[in-house]
Amino acid sequence: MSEPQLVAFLRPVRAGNAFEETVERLLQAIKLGVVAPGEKLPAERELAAQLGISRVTLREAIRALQDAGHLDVRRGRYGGAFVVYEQPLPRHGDLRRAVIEMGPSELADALTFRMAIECGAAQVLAAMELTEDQRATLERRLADVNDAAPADYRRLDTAFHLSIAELTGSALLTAAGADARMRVTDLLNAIPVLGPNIDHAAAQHAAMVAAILAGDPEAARKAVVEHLEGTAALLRAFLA
Amino acid sequence: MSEPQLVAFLRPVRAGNAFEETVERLLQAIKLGVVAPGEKLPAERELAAQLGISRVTLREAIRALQDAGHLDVRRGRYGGAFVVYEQPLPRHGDLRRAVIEMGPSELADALTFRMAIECGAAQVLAAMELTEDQRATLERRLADVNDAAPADYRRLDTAFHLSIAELTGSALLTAAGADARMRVTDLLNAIPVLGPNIDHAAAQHAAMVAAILAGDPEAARKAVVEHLEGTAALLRAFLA
DNA sequence: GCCGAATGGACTAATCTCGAACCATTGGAG
DNA sequence: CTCCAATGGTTCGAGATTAGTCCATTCGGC
Repeated sequence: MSEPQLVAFLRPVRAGNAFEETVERLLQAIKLGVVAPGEKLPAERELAAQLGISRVTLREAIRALQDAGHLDVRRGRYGGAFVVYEQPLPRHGDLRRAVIEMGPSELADALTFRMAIECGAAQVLAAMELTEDQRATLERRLADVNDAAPADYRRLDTAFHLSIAELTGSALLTAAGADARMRVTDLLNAIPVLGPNIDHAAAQHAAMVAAILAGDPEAARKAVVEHLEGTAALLRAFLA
Repeated sequence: MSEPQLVAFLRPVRAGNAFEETVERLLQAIKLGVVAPGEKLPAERELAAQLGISRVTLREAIRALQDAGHLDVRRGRYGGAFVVYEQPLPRHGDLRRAVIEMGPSELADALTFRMAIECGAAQVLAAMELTEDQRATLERRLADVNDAAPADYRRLDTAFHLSIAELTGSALLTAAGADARMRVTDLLNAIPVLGPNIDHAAAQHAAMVAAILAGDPEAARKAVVEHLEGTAALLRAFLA
């Protein structure tokens, strides 16, 4: 028996160069609406510290996003890097293009990863004893999605999903959840936000929350699987 | 409502400097027995490529491990960096020391993360249609752990757990599983490998495999939770 | 109207990291 | 015995990245 698992430990130590990684991170934060249009990123000095990079490198990344038209940088007090991103309406063919661009193996990987992370997080949370605050936060996020205007839907949907990992209190799990979400951003953004889809999602979201609040990990798992399988199946259809 | 999830996206882009990260990775590969004592690491040029770093940086890391006595580097054909690590027998107090050194918050984080990843992976795998090869691999790894000599136990236990993530076919999930395992290595290594513990673990491992092969995600989840909770409870006891 | 605080903008020297080329050692094949 | 291939050992210049410092702009408060 050889050691096929060597690769899992001797895998790349760093994702690439700091500049490109930073551009990608900020772009995801913008696309996902973590920093909403019109809002600004944290101040450069603070943001550089959070990202663990130098201010010089951060500024290069900001400059790139500025050139690409995603940021409007203003000097002076109350200045900053303001998000000007406008979520383009998905057009016919976008989804197919996004799927093809990603590649079949990478897509399957991302979907499997997301399923595992979100299932795991939901179950862990369902198995925990939750404080009143935690329960309120979860319900609040659910309500936010349900009340969302179409333009805010993706952002609040992201916030809801992430809350589950976040409420477990594990920074590692939260980071993994954010990572999983980032890997399917472009695909989700290419799916039109339609009424029937939203209704389905709302019911599934509600089932997830109910299971978690009831402390029922099995029901939580089923709800997550059902919710994510819909999206996954849709995307996988483009791989045939 | 502010954006508490900002931190999940604007988190550090890189873990630290390449040299230290590499040392840590190689050390984990050695401690976990991914490269068994007496075996050698891949050739420098190949390994550097796998780790995504330059040969110079890799050599610095190897040198550090050589100085620390974990590697024996030999030149010439059939030379290489040979592992000389010998797993020290856990002594009384090691565990307490390891737990205290890690810190309560980080420990809870690591345990939660591991639970979520392994639960998620097991369920995903249980929900998949497995080939005959995959089923055989899983059973083989289970048998390997059960037949393990005490000195090989941790290594084969690691291999078994990782196989579950690996068999899902998701590189991301496999990497996450390896990461989760690495974060509890020092803790697990501080726990003596005792007969009764091994018997418990063997039964739990068997239950996990049975559930996966039966295509029963719920049973898989329960089996994983039961298995990991034992360890987690033991470690958490040191936090009181 | 001036000042101070908060912000982006620019520069520098030091360090890290890389790719590539070349050297040194070893052991097997012929 | 000689040669060759596989391996570690060494060096160098280029580019990436950093920490630190100081400058420029803006706006609110005095």
